Amino acid sequence: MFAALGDPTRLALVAKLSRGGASSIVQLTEGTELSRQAVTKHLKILEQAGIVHSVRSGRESRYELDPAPLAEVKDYLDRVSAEWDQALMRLKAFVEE
Amino acid sequence: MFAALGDPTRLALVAKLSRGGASSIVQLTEGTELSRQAVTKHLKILEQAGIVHSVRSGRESRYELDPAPLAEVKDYLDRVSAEWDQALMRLKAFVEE
DNA sequence: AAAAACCGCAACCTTATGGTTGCATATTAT
DNA sequence: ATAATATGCAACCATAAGGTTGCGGTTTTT
Repeated sequence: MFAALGDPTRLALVAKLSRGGASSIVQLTEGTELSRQAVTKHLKILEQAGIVHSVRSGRESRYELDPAPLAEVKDYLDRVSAEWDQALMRLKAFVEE
Repeated sequence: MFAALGDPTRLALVAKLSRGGASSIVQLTEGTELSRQAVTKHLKILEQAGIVHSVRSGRESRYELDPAPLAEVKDYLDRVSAEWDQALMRLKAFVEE
């Protein structure tokens, strides 16, 4: 998940999809400096990570966002920062003891 | 940010720091299959991303978590999913029109 | 004073990653 | 029917990423 979003191009693709809704590969390639195939590869990676899925519609395949995994990431970060707070509390208690 | 957390080793380091609190490099290396230098490299990357910072204490340097950037990531994901919801709404309105 | 523990630096190696190019295939428009 | 559009597949390339090893320096410990 983090790895999938770790690439700037892929993060930009997610941002573009979040704004523009479902889009074809050529549409997603417009604006970037990359070739169509490069974008395709990134889309495959995002798809494998479950962040995005494609629907074939005639000669074009449209990709659209799948926001559920993003929520999972948020939950994970919530747990991590909660644990960190607890660790700080324990440290505080230990020092004051 | 995402790139920094995209590596499984680094994600594990963050998790360990969130539970155990500040730790030295050797402590963070224990449990992993990696060399001390490998862990050091990962810590440098996390430090550059602002996720972690080090404090030298005698002969050891202790690393501790910096949860603020994690909150930023959560905010970013919030914005992305909000935009996606709006895109869906617009699509719905367009179809029903 | 020696020995041990903890760390930093630098060179080096291997492989995944991001990217391009060329060609083939399936739809849509003229 | 033909041309144009949109994509898929595969080979190939360059570089960055992850990792190890060796060595030297500084605190602690004994």
